[in-house]
Amino acid sequence: MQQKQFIIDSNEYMGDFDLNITMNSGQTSQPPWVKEDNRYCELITLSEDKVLVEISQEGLNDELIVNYYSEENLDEEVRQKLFYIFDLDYDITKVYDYIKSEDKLKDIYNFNTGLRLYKAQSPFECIISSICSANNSIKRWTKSISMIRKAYGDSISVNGRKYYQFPLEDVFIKIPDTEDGLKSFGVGYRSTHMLDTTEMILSEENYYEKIKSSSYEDAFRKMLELRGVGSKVADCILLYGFNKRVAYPVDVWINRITNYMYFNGQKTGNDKIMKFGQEKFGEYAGYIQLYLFNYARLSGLTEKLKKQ
DNA sequence: ACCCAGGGTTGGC
DNA sequence: GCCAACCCTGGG
Repeated sequence: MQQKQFIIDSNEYMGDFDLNITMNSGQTSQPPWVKEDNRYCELITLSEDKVLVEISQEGLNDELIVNYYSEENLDEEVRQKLFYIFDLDYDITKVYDYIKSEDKLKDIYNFNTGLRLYKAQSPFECIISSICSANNSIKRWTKSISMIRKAYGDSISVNGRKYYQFPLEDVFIKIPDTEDGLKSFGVGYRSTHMLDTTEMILSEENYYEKIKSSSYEDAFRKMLELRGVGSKVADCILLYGFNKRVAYPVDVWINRITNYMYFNGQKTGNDKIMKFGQEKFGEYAGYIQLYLFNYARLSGLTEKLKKQ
């Protein structure tokens, strides 16, 4: 297998990008890529090939060094996929401008420099991952998804190391819903939701295409039909799996933070917070949600809100 | 050894 | 609409 390399320079995208911050920001579309030395490695599916891709970046806006292993030249396809996954084809300076114009958000940019959406390369993994993240801890969630990949996913060996993908629908559906089956990966009661949802997806023709071409509102309603998918998980899937930027996933933290900043701390239901975020922030809602959460973690606001 | 929370969802009232 | 129950691992 031949190793090929190309560079993505910061002048090829608008705004900032920091790979390390983005990869480790706890976005649950899929686990962070496997880290080896200073490189992040992941199997990527292109239209006709499965390719191991390794990327590294020294720091903010430094050049992105991309290695991949293939007999043919796939520079363009790999580049496009990476631009999609790390949202580099989006002009994020629009988000910066909005944040600067909004009094209450002025501070948050400094805590999020270079952070981008980390989108899922596969809608199916995103859906199952997101269901698995519900009422779970990031640590346990990461472990579960990685174990499922290793046990049931396709793999490729490069330089004596094996890399795994998340299993496809038809493989996943066959995992038994038992203690030594799906539950052995520590997903608990979520196993049934994950399998039921897979069955629903398989039973409908062109499921993903339909979601992709639907409006946000229609797609949201369809998400709620899936087992284990409530409004928070639905918005996560739409944002990270289907690139619908108006989604504003509301978990306990986004609820507390939004309350604190915009509702004077008075108790407000998740659905109301979600609608508020979408109407107030529009196309930027997904990013604001990501930035607010990260800001709260880094600034100490999380600790402050915990006590209330 | 016990207790508790974890980036929610579900089903019952 | 509100509220308990859901599973179970990691951390006090």
